[in-house]
Amino acid sequence: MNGELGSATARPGSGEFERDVHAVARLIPPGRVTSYGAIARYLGAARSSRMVGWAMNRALDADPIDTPQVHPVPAHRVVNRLGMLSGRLHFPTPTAMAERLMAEGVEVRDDRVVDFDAHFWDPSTEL
DNA sequence: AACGTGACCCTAG
DNA sequence: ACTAGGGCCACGT
Repeated sequence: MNGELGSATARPGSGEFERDVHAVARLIPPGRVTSYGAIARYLGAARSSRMVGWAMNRALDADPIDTPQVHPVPAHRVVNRLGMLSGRLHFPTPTAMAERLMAEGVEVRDDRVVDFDAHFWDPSTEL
């Protein structure tokens, strides 16, 4: 048995960057949205926007059991720089992302945030 | 262990 | 205006 406490969970994906991404994502106010690039820039890794996407993916995959209530990572509030819901297919259903946004008052049409600029929340500016 | 693939973004032709 | 390619780095095969 891997008597080791934490080391057993020496999980490869929980790097600092990923945690920081989750932390920032949690700060996105309901009804607002931001982009992968904006988060990456805020964290000083402007060219790692792709990794932000992976971090979001991970957030959804995370075991609800492994992490009791430490989950409020609003992945639905992160879209690409054009306001398109490029990650929708990773949600339980293809429409879940749009539905969650709509529930917060963010209008979505054709998998795209309507009036993106008005809803855009830039951590570098707002934080 | 190298290779391809991604919830991206920017620059250049 | 449109297409192509580079950079980034974690993951699955």
